[in-house]
Amino acid sequence: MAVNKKLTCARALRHRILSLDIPPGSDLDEARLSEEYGISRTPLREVFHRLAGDGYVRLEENRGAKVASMDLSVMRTFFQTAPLIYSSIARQAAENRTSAQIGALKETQEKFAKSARAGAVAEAGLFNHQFHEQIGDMAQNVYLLASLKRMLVDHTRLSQTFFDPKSTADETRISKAIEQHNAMIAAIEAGEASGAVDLTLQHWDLSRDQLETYVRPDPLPLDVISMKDHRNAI
Amino acid sequence: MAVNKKLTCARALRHRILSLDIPPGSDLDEARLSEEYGISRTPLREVFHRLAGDGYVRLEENRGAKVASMDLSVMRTFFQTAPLIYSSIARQAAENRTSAQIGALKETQEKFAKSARAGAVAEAGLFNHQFHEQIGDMAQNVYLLASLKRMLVDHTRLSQTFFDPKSTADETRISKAIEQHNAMIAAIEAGEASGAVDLTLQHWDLSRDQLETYVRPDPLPLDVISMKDHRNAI
DNA sequence: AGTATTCTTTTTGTATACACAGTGTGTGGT
DNA sequence: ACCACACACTGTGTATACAAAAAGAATACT
Repeated sequence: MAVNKKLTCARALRHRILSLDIPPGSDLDEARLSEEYGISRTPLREVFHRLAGDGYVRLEENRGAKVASMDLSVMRTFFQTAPLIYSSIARQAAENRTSAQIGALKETQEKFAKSARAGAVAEAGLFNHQFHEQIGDMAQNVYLLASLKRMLVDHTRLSQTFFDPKSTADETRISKAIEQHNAMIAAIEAGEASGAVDLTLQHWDLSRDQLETYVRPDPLPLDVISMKDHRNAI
Repeated sequence: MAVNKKLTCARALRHRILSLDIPPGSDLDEARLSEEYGISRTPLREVFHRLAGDGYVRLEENRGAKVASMDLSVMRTFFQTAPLIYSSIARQAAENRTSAQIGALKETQEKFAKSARAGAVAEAGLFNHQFHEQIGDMAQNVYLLASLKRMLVDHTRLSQTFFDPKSTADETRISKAIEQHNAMIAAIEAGEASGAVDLTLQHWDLSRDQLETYVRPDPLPLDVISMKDHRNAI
């Protein structure tokens, strides 16, 4: 197929950024990437601008494109804002969805569940991203969609560890996430706005708990540390 | 000064779009504009992409950039979403503002009040836009800011008639808007989040009422129409 | 030795030429 | 007269060459 190489490149970069293959803050070399994706620098730069518009990268004058960083203040804002945007989107999705969109959403959910159960971390993350972006499209709200897309970029990157089952607790959480997705589909399909909102908030709580335990893990056993040097224990 | 012509061009286009000098839906000719602003097509196209990211224009494959249209479904969404975004922004602005930002905001308000009272419609609209964008910056919330900026683009375009005093009622409304701005500044400066939210909602109500009377004006006198042809009266 | 300055290298920004797609018009056929 | 096809035209998309700016390296100077 006479594929649009620019779109291919844009999608590839989005995936690499979302899966942390290109880590936050690293800068994107025009020359290297243009060669890698077989396009010239001019269209590649347009891709950068597009990605910048969606919050994937940041453009700096005379020093190219850098992958959007995730500093502490932004994370704070993220946790503050997520429930508001996610629930607003869910409500409007339930009100405005079309049956075609529901069908597409179910397909994505299939793929997500499969990847997540198989432990394909990066893939599951991307399908999860797609799932929530599709709900965003259903809401038919260009204003909120702009916020949502930006949130999802950061959310997906933050929760890269989410779908990596290291314990039975993790496995339970993954199953729960899959169930919640299914329940959300049902609520949206039925047009039950308040139900969709409730489920979305539950889904958010699950994700937030997981992120919190990741950011603030169980402390090391104190006795081990005190054996060496008590003053460094804290 | 060795000005950045690209930024000049971007700002000029933004202003022309906001003031309806370039009406919604019209397409932007690369060749003409590149000549007009003395830059080559390549950087101009980057400007287009930037503007597209902010919701000013829409890019279509193989047919260039068009000024974002304002169809009925988007307007509906606009009225639904505005209070949510505006009040959320106001709250966070009151919580996170810096004194430097307050200073800048007061300056903008000065200019706005002056233009509005002088009946400089387009100019007042732009300063009003800048005023609300500055409040958006204060909120320090990249996610909501994306929504806000898009809303303001449409809001400014919708309310082009707002600052055009045709009656004493219009003049009263303009004075009221100026007062509300001042009250908002005070609330934000004092860090009174709930006060800022209340004032913002009042400000929104004022604007919404104005937009409504513009969209749905007083009907023509029935007797005049009935004199000619009653069947065309409705 | 350390620092400042200049030259070199690398990378980004801009202009331009060319290729391609979309649109409209004209001509030939029926 | 009407339709279809082809050709020309207009405007967008891409590649490449060149210019400018930033980063890095080397040298001279204190």
